[in-house]
Parts: sequence; structure tokens; C-alpha cells
Amino acid sequence: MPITIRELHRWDLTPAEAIALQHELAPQIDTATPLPLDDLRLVGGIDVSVRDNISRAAVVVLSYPALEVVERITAAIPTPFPYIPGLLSFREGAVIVDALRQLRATPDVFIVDGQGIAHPRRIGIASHIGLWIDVPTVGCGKTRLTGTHEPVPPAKGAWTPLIDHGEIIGGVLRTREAVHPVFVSVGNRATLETALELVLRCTTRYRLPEPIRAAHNTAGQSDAAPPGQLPLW
DNA sequence: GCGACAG
DNA sequence: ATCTTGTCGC
Repeated sequence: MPITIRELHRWDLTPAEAIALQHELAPQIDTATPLPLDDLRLVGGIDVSVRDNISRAAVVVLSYPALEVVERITAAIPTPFPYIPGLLSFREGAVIVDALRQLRATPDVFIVDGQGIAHPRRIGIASHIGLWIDVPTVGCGKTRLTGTHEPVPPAKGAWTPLIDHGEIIGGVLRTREAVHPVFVSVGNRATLETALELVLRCTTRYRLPEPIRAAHNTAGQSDAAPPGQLPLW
């Protein structure tokens, strides 16, 4: 049973229209429903790579708690929008949806490479994608877009709140001892506490959670691609 | 006007 | 994101 995808709007907008749309959509995000952490079966990872003006999206579904790949989908289109901080959705959203339309599995939650509500208008790409599908989403970024935070203790699992204008918009989480923390925030249909717990449970021996690593490797950047990986493209 | 700024 | 080799540290 594939996931549901709703055509909320067109993606080819001007920056001004995109910002207006974000103001309109942000209020629709659900940040109060806990993730079903005790009933997880499948967790999806989403990432996009850009090369020679072509954007490639990768959606990888892993079993939980085994974290083994059960499905891998990709899609590619000419990069439609420039990179503008705060408007990443309009650069990567369309190709991600293209990939999601091909998905056969039904993940319980998706972890997206980027911010959820830890965004100037509280609607980063993880939240935006979350509004298009009937599945919870969590944002996990490698760096900060907005907000401030206290230093994060060095122990794995430690975290400090990411605050913007007095509001807690996410958590800066240490996924590995003495390694740069990641920025976790609610995408849609999740709470910060359960989002942080999900990212921790999906992290094994690396800084980033497995779903994101798998998607990153599949989307392009053959960085830590395990040896022996033959048919990719 | 001057910095900050996911991927 | 992407351009790029070797190198330092746990």
C-alpha cells in the first residue's frame, strides 16, 4: 500500500510567492502528536544531491529496529529553483515528491535531511514534505539555519534546545561522543521529544541516522558507500 | 546599512 | 549542494 500524496500547490513559484505560501501553510503543521515509537516497523530517509544542474532525490526505507534497507527509490529533474536560505523546499520539493510517488512501502515516519520547524517561518523542508504526505516527518540537519543554543554536553544522547524568539523550535543533539551535533526538529505529526528519540534510535556508529546516510549515499555523493555496491544507476 | 544564511 | 588529497585523532 503506497503512501498518500496530496497536490497542495505548484512548485514553480517566485521567491515572493514561495514566502507567502509558507506563511499560509505553517499553521497547518502538527507539532503535538507523539511519534508511535513503540510501533515502528519502517523508517524512511530522504535526501537530494545536485550535480550539473540536475537534482537527484533518494528515498530509502529501512526496517526498524534492524535498520536494513527494504526499498530504495530515486528521481531526477533539472534543478528548478536556486538555493535561497529559507526556501529550500522550492529547490528540492518537486524532485522529492517525484521519488515518493514511486514508493511501494508505507513507512511509519520519514527523516528528512534539513530542518523541520526550525525555520524562520517554521516550515522547513521536512515540515513541507510532511504536509504533502500522510506520514509523520522529522527534520535532521547538519548545520543551523536559525535559532540559538547553549553548548551541548559531549556525551552521546545529550541535547540542548534550539531557541528562536523565545520559542523552542528544535534540539541540538549529540548522536556520537565528541562529534558535531545535529539539528533535530519536528517535521509534521511529531513532538520534539519523540523526534529526538527517533533520531537516536536510528543512529548506530556514525554521526547521522542510518536512513539519512542511506539516502545520502543513494542520491549521489558516493562518500562512505560500502564497498561492493554495484548496480546503483 | 550590516551580518546570517538548511542544502 | 559542489569543487578536492592527504592528514590528524579517537
